[in-house]
Amino acid sequence: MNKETIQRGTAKETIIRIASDLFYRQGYNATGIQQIIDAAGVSKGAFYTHFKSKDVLGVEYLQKMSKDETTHLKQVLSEIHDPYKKYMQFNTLMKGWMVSTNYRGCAFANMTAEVTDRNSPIRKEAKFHYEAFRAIIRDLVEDLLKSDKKYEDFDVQYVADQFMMITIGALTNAEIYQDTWPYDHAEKALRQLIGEKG
Amino acid sequence: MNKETIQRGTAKETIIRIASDLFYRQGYNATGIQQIIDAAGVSKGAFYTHFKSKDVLGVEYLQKMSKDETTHLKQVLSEIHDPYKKYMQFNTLMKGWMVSTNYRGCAFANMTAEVTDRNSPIRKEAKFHYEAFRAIIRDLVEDLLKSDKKYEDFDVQYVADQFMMITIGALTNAEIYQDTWPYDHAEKALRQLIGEKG
DNA sequence: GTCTATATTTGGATAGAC
DNA sequence: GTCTATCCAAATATAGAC
Repeated sequence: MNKETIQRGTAKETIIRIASDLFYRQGYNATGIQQIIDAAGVSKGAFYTHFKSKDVLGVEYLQKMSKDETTHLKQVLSEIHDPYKKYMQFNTLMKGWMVSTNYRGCAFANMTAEVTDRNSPIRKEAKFHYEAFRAIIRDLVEDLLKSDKKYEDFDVQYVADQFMMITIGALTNAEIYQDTWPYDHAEKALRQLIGEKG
Repeated sequence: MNKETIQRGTAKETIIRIASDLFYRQGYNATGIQQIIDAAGVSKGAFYTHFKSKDVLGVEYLQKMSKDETTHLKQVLSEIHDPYKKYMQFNTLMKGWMVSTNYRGCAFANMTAEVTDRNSPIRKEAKFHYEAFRAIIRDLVEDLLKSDKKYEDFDVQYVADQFMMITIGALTNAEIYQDTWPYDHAEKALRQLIGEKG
């Protein structure tokens, strides 16, 4: 049983996994290469064999976070078959994620706050994730609106975008206030969005 | 006419003003003391006479941003006397701010993304600003809800908090997408929040 | 109060042996 | 591929002259 087996993956995967944790918890600019390689147990030389620069690792970090998040969301949502339950459950999932551990807000918004060059691949990756996130929400909204005639006057993309903005608003406020009340308010807003009284 | 007269303020004020611009545009961690003093035209020694550390400047940066923003908002809103117009105008102001210049999202959320120590005075200052921002919104919502009997069943703090979350959600999405559509969506959400159809 | 000069650590990145 | 040793620039902060 060699080192790679214990760590369940290649050195490159280990670096990405360790760095992702550090980037999310400490921030991108506040995390140095030295700390990453110390935590990952590899040398500086090995690091630069796999990553041409820190920026490249930054992009791969966001790719991993996006993949993990969308995979998890899709998997959990696929187990809920009632469209209304699915619609309402999404916010509960977000709240549950916050109270679990190490919550530090939206990794993609945080990176966008740190990387100011609007042409940076890092910012493109963040935007790309938001599109994926938006698509998941759109699907779930579409399922709900098609499920009952009472929703026939609702526009799918409009409701989906409102849903997304409510979600991001809750996420950001929860991080600032270090409190879950924004998610409780978001739940009410999501009900109101589909015609129920707040 | 000495240097201070030209710069309209003391050296300390100049540093805060210059640093505020750099912190907001480039981010806090990405902006070094050297760049700040070069741009402000002062020496390193002078800098550390006025600020014990970079952290202290970071706090004063947020204090200035908060003061400027709340002062500006209160002043503009005080010129609108119709409660409904005031309610709707707020989002227009936010959108106008974005399209003006150098928009980089919420300075306080950005700092919170960079400074991860939850006990840091910087994070406390960000939270403090959100409370001030929330209070401004609460006042404006209260004025509206008291202005007409049709709002008598609405709860002021609830509507105000929803308003705030919508605003922050729009702000964050606008920065990620580099687009104003979130503000247009926010306007509809704000109408829906007070019982109008989206 | 402001300046120059400097201390010290850390940043990202590379060279060359194994 | 991985390692050690090293480069160089930039980070925050201080000392001491004027």
